[in-house]
Amino acid sequence: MSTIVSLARGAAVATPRRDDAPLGNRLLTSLSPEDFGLLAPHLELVSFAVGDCITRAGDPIDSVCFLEQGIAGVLDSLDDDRRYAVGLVGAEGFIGWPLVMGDDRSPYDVTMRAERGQALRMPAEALLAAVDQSPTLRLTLLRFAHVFMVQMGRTVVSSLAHSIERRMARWILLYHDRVQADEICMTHEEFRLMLGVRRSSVTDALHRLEEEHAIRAVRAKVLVHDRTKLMALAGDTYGQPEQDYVRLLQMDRRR
Amino acid sequence: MSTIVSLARGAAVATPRRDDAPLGNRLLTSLSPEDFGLLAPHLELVSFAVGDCITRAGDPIDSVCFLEQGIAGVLDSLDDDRRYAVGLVGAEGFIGWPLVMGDDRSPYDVTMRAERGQALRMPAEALLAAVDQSPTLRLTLLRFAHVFMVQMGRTVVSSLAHSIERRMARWILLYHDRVQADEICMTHEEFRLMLGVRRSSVTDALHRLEEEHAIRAVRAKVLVHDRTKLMALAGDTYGQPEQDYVRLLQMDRRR
DNA sequence: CGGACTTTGCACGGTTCCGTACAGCAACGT
DNA sequence: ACGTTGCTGTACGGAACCGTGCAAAGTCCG
Repeated sequence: MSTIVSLARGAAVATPRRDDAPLGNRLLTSLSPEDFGLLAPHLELVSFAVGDCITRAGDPIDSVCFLEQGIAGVLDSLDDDRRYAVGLVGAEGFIGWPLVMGDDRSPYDVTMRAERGQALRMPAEALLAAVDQSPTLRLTLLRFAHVFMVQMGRTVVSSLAHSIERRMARWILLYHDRVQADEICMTHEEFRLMLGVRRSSVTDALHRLEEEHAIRAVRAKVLVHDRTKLMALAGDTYGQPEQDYVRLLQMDRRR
Repeated sequence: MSTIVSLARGAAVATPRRDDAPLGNRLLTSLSPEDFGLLAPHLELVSFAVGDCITRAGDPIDSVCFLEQGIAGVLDSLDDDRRYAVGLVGAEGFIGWPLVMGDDRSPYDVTMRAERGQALRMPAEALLAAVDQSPTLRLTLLRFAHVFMVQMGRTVVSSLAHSIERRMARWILLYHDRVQADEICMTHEEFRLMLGVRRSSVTDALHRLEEEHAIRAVRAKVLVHDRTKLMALAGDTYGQPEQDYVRLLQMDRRR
């Protein structure tokens, strides 16, 4: 943390990646040594603070980020100030997938939603070159994009069919999956943005989840207490993309 | 319609495509002669009736469909009976994009939403083989998938931020873009499914749109009257994916 | 023409969620 | 200690929307 200073707009100062550093990103660890070798020379470690912008909607994508720590919120915005979360990405994926799908611009704002966010970053051209060289690398990256797309679909269904309480249960699960501990650092205000509701609705919904002993809410934090109960509440808007991820990327689930 | 009989479950009887037949699918027409040549030998003409299932959620994708006429609704379903529309695909795209993204199963139900639907169908293996041979073909198909993903993102935002009336304006526009006439054949019940609301809410919203002279609603039909007014209502949940489509697939908009 | 069926219009009370406002409480710097 | 700031709890009336049920109108078919 001494030499890695994070700046505004997510233009974090980067350090070269040390070859012996352990990998936290599950896409990278799932790659064959050959495929990883295509990427490794270009990877550099960057760090982000809460709220840092990783990509901005409409901007050209000049680099991609494989998250190692932290969670990125993928936000779509209306012309007014309001922004809504359409998905979450953590160490199970990467940021910049439109590149692999033939677009050089990001349709979304992507911002860091956790403290001490870290990612391995590489230039867009290097990624495209690597993808052109290795069909298996391309496949892995595309599969992640596909799973993310499925997640977005469930977000649509969830927001159409479910109450705030149920939708909140789902987001907590999505968050929980991507975080190391049972402790989720998020204020009601941040929940409000994700769910697209009023702040006090968040308060109420959290209380109801607390009454059912699914979580424990303390200041600026949510402690996950009963994952099973959360899953029951979220219903089948949670689970499908997660199963697809395991099936397509041949990995074990973290928990 | 004499020899092409549509069956239940979308297993329409197919006829070989005649080489001199004009193409209606905008993805196919945008392909280079070489790329189209990779697909042409495998294309066969199939037709669908309203409600025919083109792909079913969870099933293996054994063929892809380039729509020539009609509109397909992409539906995500909860375990109960309720299904919600996450997007629409017409002659500007194709059905079966998860294949190109490395999944051989469809996460969605896709059903024909217009009468006299027609598509050029080809086997999944043939498509995958063609895509492996031609990077430009792959790029075109991926770009469509990407634009569809952007459309889904806007669906999330629209359902979070907008009233039924505004969301309806958006769906009418999406439908209108993909249909040849200003006449949209759809009952309130079908709207209900797309929007995830109660049937009489559809009635009310249509009345409001009618009062503003944006549309004219008659039995089982909506006549688009003032597209500009619809776009004003839909706000910026309409337009972005459409612009992206033009930008990425280098085509003129139909209207 | 008459009956069956589909589609649409409308009304009722009830619930969820909104916008807004304000007060209590925790964290923090000085 | 004190004020400042950020986070949370709570309350109020109002709007949007729901589930339901039923009647009217259009369409189809014999």
